[in-house]
Amino acid sequence: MARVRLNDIARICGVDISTVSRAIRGDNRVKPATRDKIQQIAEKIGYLPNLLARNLAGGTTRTIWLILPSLDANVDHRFVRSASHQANESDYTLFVALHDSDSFGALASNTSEHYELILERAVQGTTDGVVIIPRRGRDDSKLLGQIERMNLPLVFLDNYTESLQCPIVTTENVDAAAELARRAVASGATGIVILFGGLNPVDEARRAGAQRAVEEAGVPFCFERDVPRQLRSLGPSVAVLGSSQSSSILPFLTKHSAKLLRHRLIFGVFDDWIGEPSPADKVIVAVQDCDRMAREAVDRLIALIERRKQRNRRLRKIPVREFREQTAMVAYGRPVATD
Amino acid sequence: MARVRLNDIARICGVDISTVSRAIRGDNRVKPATRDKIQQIAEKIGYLPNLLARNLAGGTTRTIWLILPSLDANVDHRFVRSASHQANESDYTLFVALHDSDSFGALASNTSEHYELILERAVQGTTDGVVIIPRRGRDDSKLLGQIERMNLPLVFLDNYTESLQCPIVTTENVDAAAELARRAVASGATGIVILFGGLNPVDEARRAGAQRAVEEAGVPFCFERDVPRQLRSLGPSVAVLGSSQSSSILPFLTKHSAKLLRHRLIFGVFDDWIGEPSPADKVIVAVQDCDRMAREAVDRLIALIERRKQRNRRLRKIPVREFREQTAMVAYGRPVATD
DNA sequence: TTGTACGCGTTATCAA
DNA sequence: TTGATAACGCGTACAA
Repeated sequence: MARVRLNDIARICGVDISTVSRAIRGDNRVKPATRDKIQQIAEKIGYLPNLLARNLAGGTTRTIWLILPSLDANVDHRFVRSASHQANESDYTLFVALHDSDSFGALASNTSEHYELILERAVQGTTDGVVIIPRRGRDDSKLLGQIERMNLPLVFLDNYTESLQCPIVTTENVDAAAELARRAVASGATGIVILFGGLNPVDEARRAGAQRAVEEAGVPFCFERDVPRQLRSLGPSVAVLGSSQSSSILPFLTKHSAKLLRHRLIFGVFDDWIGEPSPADKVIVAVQDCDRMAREAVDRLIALIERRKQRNRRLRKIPVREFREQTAMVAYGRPVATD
Repeated sequence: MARVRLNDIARICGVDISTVSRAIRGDNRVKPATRDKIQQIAEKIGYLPNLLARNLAGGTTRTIWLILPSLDANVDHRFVRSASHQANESDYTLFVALHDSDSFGALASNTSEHYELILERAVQGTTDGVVIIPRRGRDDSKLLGQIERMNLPLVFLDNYTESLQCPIVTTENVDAAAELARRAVASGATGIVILFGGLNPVDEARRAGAQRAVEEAGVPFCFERDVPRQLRSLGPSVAVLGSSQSSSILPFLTKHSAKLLRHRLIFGVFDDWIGEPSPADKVIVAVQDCDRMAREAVDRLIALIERRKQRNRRLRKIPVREFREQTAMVAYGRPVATD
């Protein structure tokens, strides 16, 4: 009733265990007749290899981990899907681990320091390499530095930390945010509120891009902290540019709703917008090319694992996939500021 | 630059590798002085145990898997959270694997037969046991039977397959559905549409419970297939009882909206209702006790793994945690059928 | 084409 | 309290 091992098959077939090992894995250095017989027997008595033993002996798990904060957003699903697909292409299996303390993990635990647990486990021989989407707004260099020191191949996806030397795959954020700003102006914005900036390198790049474009267009703008004082100077039609609907636009909206609703509004965000543009007339969305990003990240990781030479630069920027514009279906009869 | 092994520490400390092994794990059969010294060195040179080797030698991974279709619904998150917590209580780590082909997996793959892959991997020595929430409406007995034959401890959670002998933790569905029906009648329903039934044991239990309660109340009712003919006989106020908002109520609604909207509506569902009751006046929700279910399932699994005697019955039914009733905030001026 | 023998990193069983 | 040695199940040079 115990599990079937190579040994059992070897005894039944009257061959050596190493022959069985080869036959099972389809190694061609074994006579077709013996191979067939062995495979048949193996199938019949329900042999399944012990992955632990196989990986320990082979020194590789053919497994990579994708570690990300959560699966809340649609982009997360896209990252996961494409990464997993790409891993399979190279005959690797992708595991997903979530590290958001508000959420739970594939390696779940209710301690607040869940992230450490996952990373620790990752370097304990359970995986060959790691693709990480780091936490926004927190500096993980210490933790991740340890991974690097343990020689566990590591690639950043989307967001990243400056101090490490591992490859980074991210969006061409400067250009994307600039285009977002330009489109807002083209849609009639008389002033811009830039919510980007400060959180992390990605957010900072977006701020730079948006600011440059706005300055070039000669349109008045301000950052969030200046809104109470400078909102009036932005004119009747205000575009609000932020990284995401849920984490930047909506909080901003609830905080400043009283003043904002006297203006015509345009929102500019990354990734996606759920539901109607309301209270804006229009939403402009910069859709990141998650599929391509994930594929590239996985490819780089596997190259690292297999010690293939990487001819590309460390920082790889993928252009945004497309810009979507959505106009309100329902016209809301709101007064427009005329000051 | 290679990874530190027990061997390295042994050489440095001038003791045997087995002593190091004991010291690292806090075994008390080692002199405190030696233990401290060893642990100090280990810490210093960054030793981390190789989990593969440890598990192979120990014959256990202290790991269990929770395999479920997806994380779409809120209940899924609750299951995961509580299961993970309970696993940690017993010093196990919980891994989550998703097997819905429309979704992706923790063990991700884009083949349609993802589920097999996950289950296959599970029996390959990577985990000590499995809690499974099976797919609705599909018979997995063949696949899962194989798991049972491989002697991998297995517990069903929520939904289940009759043919296997493993423990099942589910909701007291008969009673819950009956109470749902009773509350619908108490809320003024003159007739009931029962959407439960046919999909799986859970759904079937709910059908039985709802039907019994409705018959006892002497209120006319019908199943989905009879709606076109019998809707009129249900009177002006119709309660629609189904397992979930997204997978039973909404499809039903879109299919029969023309006729339905001439009635006053009440919805009865399990788990949760998102948004307004509209187009119903009222929604009654039977909230399953996911936390308790998950905890109990994990406990049973661990007992199975550790071969503790199970004194409980095979089928464990947890009562619903609570019933919520939500009335429409906005009164929709819809005509009510009077025939 | 097949078998021998060793290694993977750790735990566990004996003796000492 | 320690150390030698055998597992754990499999992969793989090397030899035959």
